[in-house]
Amino acid sequence: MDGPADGPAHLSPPPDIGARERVWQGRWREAGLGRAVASPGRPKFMIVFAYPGTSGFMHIGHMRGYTVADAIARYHRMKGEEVFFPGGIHASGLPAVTFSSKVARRDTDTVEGLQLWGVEEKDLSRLEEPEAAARFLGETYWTVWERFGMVMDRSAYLTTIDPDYRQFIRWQFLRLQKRGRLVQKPYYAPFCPRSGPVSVDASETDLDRGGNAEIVTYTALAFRLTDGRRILCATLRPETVYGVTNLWVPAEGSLVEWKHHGETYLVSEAGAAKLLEQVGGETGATVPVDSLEGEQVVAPFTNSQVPLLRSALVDPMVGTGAVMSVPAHAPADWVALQELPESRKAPLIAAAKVLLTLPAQRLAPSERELFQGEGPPAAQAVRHLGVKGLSDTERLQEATERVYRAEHAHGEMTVDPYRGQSVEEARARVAEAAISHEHAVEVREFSEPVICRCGEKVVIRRIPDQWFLAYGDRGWKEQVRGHLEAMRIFPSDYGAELPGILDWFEDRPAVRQGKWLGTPFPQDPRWIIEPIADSTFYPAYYIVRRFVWDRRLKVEQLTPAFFDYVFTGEGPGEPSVDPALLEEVRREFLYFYPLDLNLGGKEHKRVHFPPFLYNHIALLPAPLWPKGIFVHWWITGRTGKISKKDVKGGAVPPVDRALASWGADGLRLYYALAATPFQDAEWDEEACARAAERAQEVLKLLGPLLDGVQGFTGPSASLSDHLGRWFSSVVHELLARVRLAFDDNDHRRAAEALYVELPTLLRRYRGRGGADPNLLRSVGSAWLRAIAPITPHLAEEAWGEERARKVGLVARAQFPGPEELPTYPEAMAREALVDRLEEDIASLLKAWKSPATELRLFVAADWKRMAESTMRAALQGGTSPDLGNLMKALRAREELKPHLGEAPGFLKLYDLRELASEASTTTEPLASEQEASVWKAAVPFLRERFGLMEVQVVQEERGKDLDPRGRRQRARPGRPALYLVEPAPTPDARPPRG
RNA sequence: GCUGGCGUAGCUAAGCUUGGCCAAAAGCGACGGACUCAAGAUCCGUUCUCGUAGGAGUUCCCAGGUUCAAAUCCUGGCGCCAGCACCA
Repeated sequence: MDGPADGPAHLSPPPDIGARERVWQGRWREAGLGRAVASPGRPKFMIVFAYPGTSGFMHIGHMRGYTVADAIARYHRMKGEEVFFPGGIHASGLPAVTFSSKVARRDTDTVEGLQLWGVEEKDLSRLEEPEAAARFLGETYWTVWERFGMVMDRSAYLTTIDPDYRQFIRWQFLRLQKRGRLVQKPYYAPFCPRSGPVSVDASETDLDRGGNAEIVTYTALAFRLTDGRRILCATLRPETVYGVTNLWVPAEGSLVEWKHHGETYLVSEAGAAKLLEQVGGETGATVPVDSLEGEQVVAPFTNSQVPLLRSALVDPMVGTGAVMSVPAHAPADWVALQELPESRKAPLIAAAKVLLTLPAQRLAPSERELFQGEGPPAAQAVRHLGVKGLSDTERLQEATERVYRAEHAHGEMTVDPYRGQSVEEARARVAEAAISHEHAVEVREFSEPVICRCGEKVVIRRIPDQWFLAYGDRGWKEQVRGHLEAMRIFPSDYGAELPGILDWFEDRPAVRQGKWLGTPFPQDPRWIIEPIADSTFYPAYYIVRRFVWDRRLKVEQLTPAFFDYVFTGEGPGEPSVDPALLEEVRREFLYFYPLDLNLGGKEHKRVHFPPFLYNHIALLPAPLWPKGIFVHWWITGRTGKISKKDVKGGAVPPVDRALASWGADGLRLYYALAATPFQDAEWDEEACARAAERAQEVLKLLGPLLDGVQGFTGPSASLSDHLGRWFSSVVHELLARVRLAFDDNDHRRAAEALYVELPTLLRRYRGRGGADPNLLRSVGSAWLRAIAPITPHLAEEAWGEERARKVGLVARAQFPGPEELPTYPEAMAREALVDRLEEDIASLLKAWKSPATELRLFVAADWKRMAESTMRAALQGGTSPDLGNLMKALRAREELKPHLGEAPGFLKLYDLRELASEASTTTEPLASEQEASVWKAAVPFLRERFGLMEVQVVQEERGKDLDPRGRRQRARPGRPALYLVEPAPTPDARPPRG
């Protein structure tokens, strides 16, 4: 299973397909196809895709979205628009750092991957440097894009770590600050006490473990001891303070004093450490827990007095090392109470107060049974799940989770002052009130331990002056929301989803102090701009980048004054730039902007696209705001996202083998046909191979059609034969559909028409004897150009090198439209009649057991045509579609008098309701001679199609002797009655076949 | 948990926005036939069940509902997938 040799020789891509494709790629490059030229007066189209991060090597799953972009760009180019399709690399952030560190430790997969790209052992050390690694990977991406036939503007290629790009980013942030879009406020960030700021993410670049940890925020409520000191109890459910029966502290060990704002609190040692990092203050004396035995504390809000008890339930490492006990709603507390001596237990159980109701009808059926029977919710859950005791951790945890979830989602408070509110609301209000009245502090904690590469435990530290992009700003948000309606968003579902996503958007940290690649923050160079934040407005920079590539602009000239002028027209511009050049840059920007389409994978729905809109809207005037977004889904592996393992394990072929086996066009066609772009498609090697075969088949069919074609379009002669008229008409109609599909970026629909339907139609035309060379040339020429966006190499290959030299590349030709082939409505109508007859005969034969030999078609009598017209007219005039009324209409016509006896039977052949609904849309029936000529012309086809020896066409009136079973009464205008003649009985011989 | 998506014949996958022409496109597979010494390819046909007359029955995850009419709309359920913030 590993080579083209397995396939059928003449349909597999030829063994040198990659080489042939590279020839055409070279021709496109030489022809400067990708280089956009600002051409005032000419329509333009600017398209970008969310540039990839530099995390590793490309696989065939990535290429789906990119080739969609290329096909869109090619289509617009062929429509005569000036297409600007740049591409770049997002080198900022951690991925390149991770990659280079893998090189540094000579990670096997990474080194093998590099070897495939021709990197030798001795050059590896160079790639241990993150920036070099990023640039190298960027070049591999560009190469892969080219190998897939993508034509982009190389002069705009950039990486986000280039010095000129950094100038652009600096300007952007200065500008955003000037416009009040940057705000400073506290933030809580992962921090290693030894190594400094670290990043907690799944790739674990900085970490030894804990990459999936999340930051959980507890509210630590303060309970007052009689001596005035306070105990901090961390909780995720502050609203349950209204049901506290007691406090729990660890069974042994000690607490420490933590002093803050003149108050003294008792917390565990680990809790104090967190508070020092996140809040400040200082620690004081150590307090052994046994010294607290028998103490009473006063709860905030309720001022009720509750005892302080020790329990093994409390883990001093979690939260603040003390918790409040709410037995009615916390299964662990309920169970802990059961394990106390009876004298203590009874009053506490009596005090357990139910704070909320759980309406059964709102609970999922599976949860309903959990909350049945006696006692508070925690007790019900403990009983139903059979929790044995505190040591039964598994069941206890399940009980806890299910109670918390149900109460959070569906609980309604029954205590004042929150009576009637949802638990969710009450929780937020209690937390807010507690903080503002100094009844509580917030404590943040990782959901699992996070260990730095250096071995130290990562903590959460408060950063008092973090910079944020003010995406929560109401006015800004409304501008973004308002602009959505003016955009084309693919798929439209995403357009509908965006307002909700914007609601959820809040201020977003824009800078970080970490060891990653990026641009230093101009306002304070100790900070580095965050990687999402540096890639929001970049499409605009591609335009400027071309001048840097051409060495007409120097990095030092890219000052804030320069960008202010180029992007906004404000200020005098940069004095060191020649005014004419400055004008030219400005003009190019105004020519190519606004951006027509930005493509990105589905993960960008909440990550890239919203900030992309926010920043454009903040930085540019409304006419330059983006016009379109296209979100695509991915090719996945069997188990989800394609991973390195899939490629290594052979589940997904590496890019080079895929290209060698199926060619870029085979893959491009596969992507287009596999599914709509708005859905994941599981990689299917067989389907891909079939798509590649289909591409070759199209080449085989297309080539001969082009014999003798000199220019891309020729005069399309008018056609006299019925078959040719039909074929021309269906191709006309198909091209119209293809055009619409491309305008909607619906490449699947376009590909089905062009690579599946059109070959079938062509075969049918030929199979019925069609061979008009002019018509075939016109069809071939249109077909050639129509397939060029999706399978560009194939189109060029069919066109050939010689014609490419003389006439030009297909990639530059005019995209075909329906007007290139004449359409003949009556030919289509005739064909539709034959189609329906074909269906009727097929369904008849289905029930026909013995082999059919002869078929008679009875063409409806002329009076039936008149009757049908009369009925239509009556129905259109408002007559109700019932037998009686229609008969009345028929009786009114003198000419029908002789046939009134047969009329009711005739009417019963119709679905009258249906006839009424179509009365206005369908055409009048043909005269019987005309209809008969249609059937006569179809006879050879019908004989062939159904293997009939003889097909006779007979007028109903003259068919009496040929119709022993009286079938001919069934004849309707346009739908002849059918009579299958039973073969003569030949008991011992099989009936002869035609 | 939140947000979004998905569940269609043996498989892949259209259709669902705008209910009816839907036993439901297309491709694959399977089966039959033509061609061939033969295989492959190609071409033609069949592919839910029943039916010697163009028909009937039962279907689009499940259960209800709306409607003259539901794959399509509504409600509920079950199952699967993705993203969830400073990370590209």
